[in-house]
Amino acid sequence: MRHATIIKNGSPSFDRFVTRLLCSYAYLGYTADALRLFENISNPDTFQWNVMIRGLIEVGLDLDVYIGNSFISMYGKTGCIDFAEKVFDEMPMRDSVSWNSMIGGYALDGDGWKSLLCFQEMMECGIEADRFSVISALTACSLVKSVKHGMEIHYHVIRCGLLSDVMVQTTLVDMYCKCGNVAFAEHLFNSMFQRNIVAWNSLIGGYSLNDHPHEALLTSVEMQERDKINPNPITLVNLLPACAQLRGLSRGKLIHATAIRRGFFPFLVLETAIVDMYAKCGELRSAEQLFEQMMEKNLISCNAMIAAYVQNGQNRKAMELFHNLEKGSVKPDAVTIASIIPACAELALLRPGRQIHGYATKNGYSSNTFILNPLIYMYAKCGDLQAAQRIFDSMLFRDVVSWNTIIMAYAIHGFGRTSIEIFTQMQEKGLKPNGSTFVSVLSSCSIAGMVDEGWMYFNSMQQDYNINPQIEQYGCIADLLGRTGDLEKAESFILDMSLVPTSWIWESLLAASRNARNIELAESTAERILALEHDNTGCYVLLSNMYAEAKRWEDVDSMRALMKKEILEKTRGCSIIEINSLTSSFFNNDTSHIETNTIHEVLDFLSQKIREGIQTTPIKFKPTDILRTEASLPRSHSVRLAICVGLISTTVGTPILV
DNA sequence: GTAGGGTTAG
Repeated sequence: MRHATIIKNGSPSFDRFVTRLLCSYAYLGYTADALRLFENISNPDTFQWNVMIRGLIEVGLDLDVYIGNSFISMYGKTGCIDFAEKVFDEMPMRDSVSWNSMIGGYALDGDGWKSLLCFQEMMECGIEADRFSVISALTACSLVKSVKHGMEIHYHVIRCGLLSDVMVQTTLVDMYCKCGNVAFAEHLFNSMFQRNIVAWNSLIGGYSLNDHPHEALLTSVEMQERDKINPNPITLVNLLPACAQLRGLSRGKLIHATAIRRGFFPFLVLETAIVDMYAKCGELRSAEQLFEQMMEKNLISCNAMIAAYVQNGQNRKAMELFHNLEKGSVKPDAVTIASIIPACAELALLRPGRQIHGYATKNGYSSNTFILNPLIYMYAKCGDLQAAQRIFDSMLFRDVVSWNTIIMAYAIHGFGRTSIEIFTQMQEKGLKPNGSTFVSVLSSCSIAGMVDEGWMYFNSMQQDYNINPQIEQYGCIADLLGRTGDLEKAESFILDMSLVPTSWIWESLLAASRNARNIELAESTAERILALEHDNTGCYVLLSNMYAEAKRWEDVDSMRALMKKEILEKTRGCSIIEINSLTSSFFNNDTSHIETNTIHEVLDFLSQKIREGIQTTPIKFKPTDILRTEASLPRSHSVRLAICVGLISTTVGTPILV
């Protein structure tokens, strides 16, 4: 009766339940029940068939070593390592095939340590490791990145005369590459008597993996010229990261073209790798186009596309794809989560960010450093510095990125001195700062107005840590000089840099000249920016505001006319606040909120109070100027509106996060 | 004849 009910309701969760029930019957020896249930399943899948076969054999006869090995192999390949283990444990007789199937099964399952343990156990049982065992065990070394174990096996290979085997050699080359020892891999590769495409691919992949993109590309040419071997799809997959590392879009496009010309499509792995390459070369449109054309997609390719959007600043599109994934039957994994959290951070979506945090915790992902690092950033960026700090404190393993992020978190919130204290702690713990660390540190100095310290760290970065300043670190110093009002020094610093100034770096000088109300410098800097980016709306808006402050109304009008002529849409700022799990967003002068009247009453009241407070400080303009200035500025800035709605909706003392 | 292996995307 119960069976009948279950089978009528054939939903996916019921199907899983049926399978589980079937396993229970079969393995507990209730063969008759298992058979009855099995007969009622209209279209048994492979797994269900296997459960039956296994169950019947278990009760029927002692395992023949051939049949047992077949089962181990099959379960290992289908990802049912527990079943493989069970068969292995219960076998009355085991031979080297049984052991090798287990060693290979664990490796296939991604459990390198279990694989190595099994390898060791086999040898302790007095069974000689042959080429099969060695190849699987070396794969396991690659998985756990243990060159130490790899070398031990290498010695064994030499002792047992297995080194002449091409597959063993290839696996050794691959192992040394995966463990980061390219020099050993190269040496071994060069000593190989004959090389096939797999060996070449291993070495090319090794170069890409270890950030030697030029060597990867050169090796692929050498393969074609020296051994007359044409690249196969896997060669291309291994070459694509090299193009991405070099930001070599033209090389990447060439590989894409090669793949089309040689008829390698459709091939999911290759297509995903090309999507990733385009994204990393900043060619988002090509990535998107290929992704949309793909015949087949899976979680990995979707993750690649989500990361592509995030890397290229299209955070909304990333969120959209993420939600589509969730709506479908695909379950996001740790990589998805790690990719989507920065999108929440940039969009300041605290609530979705928290939900994703919850999801990560529920699925056991939230002890991973690569999940926790973006979470720190997300909470900091969304205004919840305490949550960011809590996550940092709770981490069992903090890497350089964790430290960089928490330093930046305090910098974002204006606590420059705290950031510097944390940086000192980081150095005391013996962690080696990288280029990004100094971006955080120098930003902190800038925020806290610590000019001398800023210079000190800028020099220390080069002298003590051998890090050449990149545009980001130069930008921090330019920003530092600008913020402290030393505009001349800032300008000459930018002009004297060893790199060509970008519009981004000029923007910091523009912001500084605005703060210093230096219109001349602002004009010349804006010209420089517009020469690099003719559609930079920020420049027009900022200049127009500066003219307004200086009462130069004709210039304000001509700026606006210029903007209209260029058909530039002013980027609208938006402030978001969350109250009782409901999100409200505000633009400047926004009156769309349901409580808009109350909000404006509070705003007027507060503005009055603020003005009273300002009365004591000297006023730069005459009262009539103030009126015009205020008229030209947002009457009700989005941040103020959001704060007001926060004030009316929460009890006294509740922190308001905008 | 029946069972085991190397390169491959986020």
